[in-house]
Amino acid sequence: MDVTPILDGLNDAQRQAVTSPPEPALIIAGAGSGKTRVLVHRAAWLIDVEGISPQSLLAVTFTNKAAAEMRGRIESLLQLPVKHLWIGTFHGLAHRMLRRHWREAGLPQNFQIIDSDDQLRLIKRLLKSLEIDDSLRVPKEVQWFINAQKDEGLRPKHIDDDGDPNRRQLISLYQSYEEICQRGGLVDFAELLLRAHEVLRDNAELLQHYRRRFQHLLVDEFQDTNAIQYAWLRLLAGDKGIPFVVGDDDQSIYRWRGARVEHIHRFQKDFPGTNIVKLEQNYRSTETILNAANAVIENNSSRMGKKLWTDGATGEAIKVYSAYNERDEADFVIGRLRDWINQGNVRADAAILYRSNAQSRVLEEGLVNARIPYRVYGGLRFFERAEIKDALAYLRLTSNRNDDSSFERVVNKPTRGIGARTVEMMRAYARANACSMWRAAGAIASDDLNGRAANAVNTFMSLIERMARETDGMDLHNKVDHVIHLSTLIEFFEKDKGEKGETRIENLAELVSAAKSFEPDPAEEMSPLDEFLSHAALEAGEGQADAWEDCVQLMTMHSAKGLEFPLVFMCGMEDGLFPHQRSLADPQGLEEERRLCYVGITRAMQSLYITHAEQRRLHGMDNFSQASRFIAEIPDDYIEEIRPRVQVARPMYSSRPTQRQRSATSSDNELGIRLGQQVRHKKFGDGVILNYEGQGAHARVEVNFESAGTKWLVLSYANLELM
DNA sequence: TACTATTTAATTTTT
DNA sequence: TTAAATAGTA
Repeated sequence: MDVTPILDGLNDAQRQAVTSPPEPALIIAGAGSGKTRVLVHRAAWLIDVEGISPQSLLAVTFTNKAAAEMRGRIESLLQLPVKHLWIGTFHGLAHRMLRRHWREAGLPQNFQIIDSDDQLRLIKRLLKSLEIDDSLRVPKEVQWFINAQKDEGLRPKHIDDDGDPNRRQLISLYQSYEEICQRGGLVDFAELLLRAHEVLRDNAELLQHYRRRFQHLLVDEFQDTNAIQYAWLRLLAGDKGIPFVVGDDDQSIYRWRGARVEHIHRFQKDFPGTNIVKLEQNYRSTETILNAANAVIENNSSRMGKKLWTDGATGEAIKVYSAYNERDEADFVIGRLRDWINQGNVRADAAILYRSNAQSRVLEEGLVNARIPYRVYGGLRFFERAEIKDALAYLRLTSNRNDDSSFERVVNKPTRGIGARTVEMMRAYARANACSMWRAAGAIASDDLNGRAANAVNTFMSLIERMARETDGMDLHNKVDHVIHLSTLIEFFEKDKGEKGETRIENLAELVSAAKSFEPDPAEEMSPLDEFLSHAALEAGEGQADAWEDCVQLMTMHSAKGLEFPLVFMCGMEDGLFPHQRSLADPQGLEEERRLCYVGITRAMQSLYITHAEQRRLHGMDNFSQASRFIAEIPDDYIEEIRPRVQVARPMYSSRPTQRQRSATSSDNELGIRLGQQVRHKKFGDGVILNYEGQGAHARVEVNFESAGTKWLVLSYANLELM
């Protein structure tokens, strides 16, 4: 066997990983170290060299994009389509299993997947029906609680209320939520994983079957697995399965949604004799950038330990710019972008990264003024748009009348005289009789409702029946088209004034063409419609349409993970923003922020700009802030400070000390007075320093006191206590 | 039922 | 500041 094509061009560590013996393996793959490459080549190695059948491989990723990329790359490496190779996201694979074994899983054959938006609506309705006051925040808390429990693999009966009545209520809500979902044949994202785990755990034969089938389990982004995903993997692996997991503990940034880096350590215990390979050679960034990243991440404890290095050039210094405020920051970024573009570079090679989405606004304004095309990542995706979800809800009802989530969504959309009162009656009936809204609607219409309301309900029900009848046997796209027309959603949106309604109608047309180009998998045991609906939920589609245009990329540091750009700006690098205020409280939170910073830095290939503003308007208030502590963690050698602007008259002391000031002790900054510094005054109480002027004995500070308002005080008399 | 005023809160996001 | 959700009004 000629193994050249598989091993060619791999470095020693990569080769060691790819050719590792058929034993559990843990690959610690630093940013830009060829992680996907190793995974792809490992699969090819197993198939081509070890002679493993593609059927015996299971490859798991977190995103559809990663799954598609992996499949494509394996196929091009092996030069043949690998049909029976299971590659997919955790959710996609769990879904596949549940479709095949819906009976064992206790689900109706035509169960539907609900996304987080559907889930939240369902919970809101549940709270309303139980007359629990929802002060807006409660539904989200309930949703968070339910998902967190499911992520941990827990059912209501497994959870202890610790004698806490609040917790007891959450558990009982979880229970009720479960009942509603079960009744309607609805499965949320976390439920997919939980059920897939349970169906294997509780069915010895099934488990046997899959264990025998999947000898090798390849896992991408292993540091992002949550408890239930890890449990599923372990169950599937059993004693004989061979997991090959790739991850980077330093890039774990999703703890808040259940991911546990600890699984990396746990893996070595659960699979004794694990082969560990570290990929530390980086093919992306300059040495300077890597050194900076290494220096920052070194401040974290409990790491596996890893140091990125490169064969490549040292590269230019990291530029740090202290802006006066967020507009100045945007101006600076845009100025540099202009230079970059004028030098003949491609706009799409430049990315502006920030911690939170709200920061994009000022940057966007600047870009619009400068006429620089840009694209903002994130936001609503195609299948998440309201009009699309409305159309899908009609489709879902034709497939499954008991889908309460869809029922409530469209029962009065377009308006057909089924108001809140009528719906409320249905809810009450449904709850009392433990039945679906559909059944409740039928019962109420014939008994309790007055003529007009009953008529409206009957019209709606026969509309759905008519949709189901008339589209029976139609091609998927004709079905979608027909249902949209019968729903009169188009007429409904035509009434929307302006461009909004137009876009909605265009999107509905787009939905039909999405259905047209959708290719159902004949191997799946479900109707093309159900498959299309599942696809819509599992793969919400692209965020923005004009992705192909050459434009500057704007995104959060989170969404930048996995991407790389020759030119990167990290904006808003201020304490409180990044690391975020809400992460500062616990050390774990701070460490995760630091990992996020590490992710940000390692996105840059050639040039990295770090900017922060001394003053930033947040929530309509001007705030003073200090440079992010992460900037100080980068050794000065790698930094070039940029301060081109004329000295601003006041503030005389910037929040970010210059290089020289930083190396000296803070005592030469008088008492350590900084803008934004919290102080306490005997009489006026707590406050924040807004301004400062003068030297020595004449020095005065302007302090904004919480209760006493803003005052100028002479430092030498005020006796301020630093907080 | 639809529109308008008021209130409230404010990371990160994929499936 | 501003976006979203609710409460109040026509």
